Amino acid sequence: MKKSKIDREIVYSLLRQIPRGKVTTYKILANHLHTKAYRAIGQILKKNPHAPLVPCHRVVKSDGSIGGYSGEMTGRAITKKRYLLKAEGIFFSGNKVRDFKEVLFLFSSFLILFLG
DNA sequence: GGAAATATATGAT
DNA sequence: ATCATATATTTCC
Repeated sequence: MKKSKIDREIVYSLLRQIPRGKVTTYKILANHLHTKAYRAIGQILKKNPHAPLVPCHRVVKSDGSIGGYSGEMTGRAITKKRYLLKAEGIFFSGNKVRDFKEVLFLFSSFLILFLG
């Protein structure tokens, strides 16, 4: 196995900080990791070593559309993702999050320094 | 170690 | 809004 270039721990740590009812995006995560590997974030989540400790369902695309879940871009997994978010008070109008910017969680600089 | 695959982003049309 | 291209990283073999 080749060496990991992204600090997965940080990804998971960041995700754990997201409170209920908030979401983040692959882009934001990648940015905080100082990388442009947006897609890689998804693959890391797909693997999801730390199971439900990390709320992977709170990660959506940068344009507010839902993205994927459990290795699927469409299908029952996505339905479940929408359901989970709905349970947290995040609703979807069409394929995009309603009030996207409002429910977007901003990571604090302190947190970033602490993790980095 | 190399090739294929990807839960994306961005720019052009 | 839609299509094509770019890019970095992961995972599988």
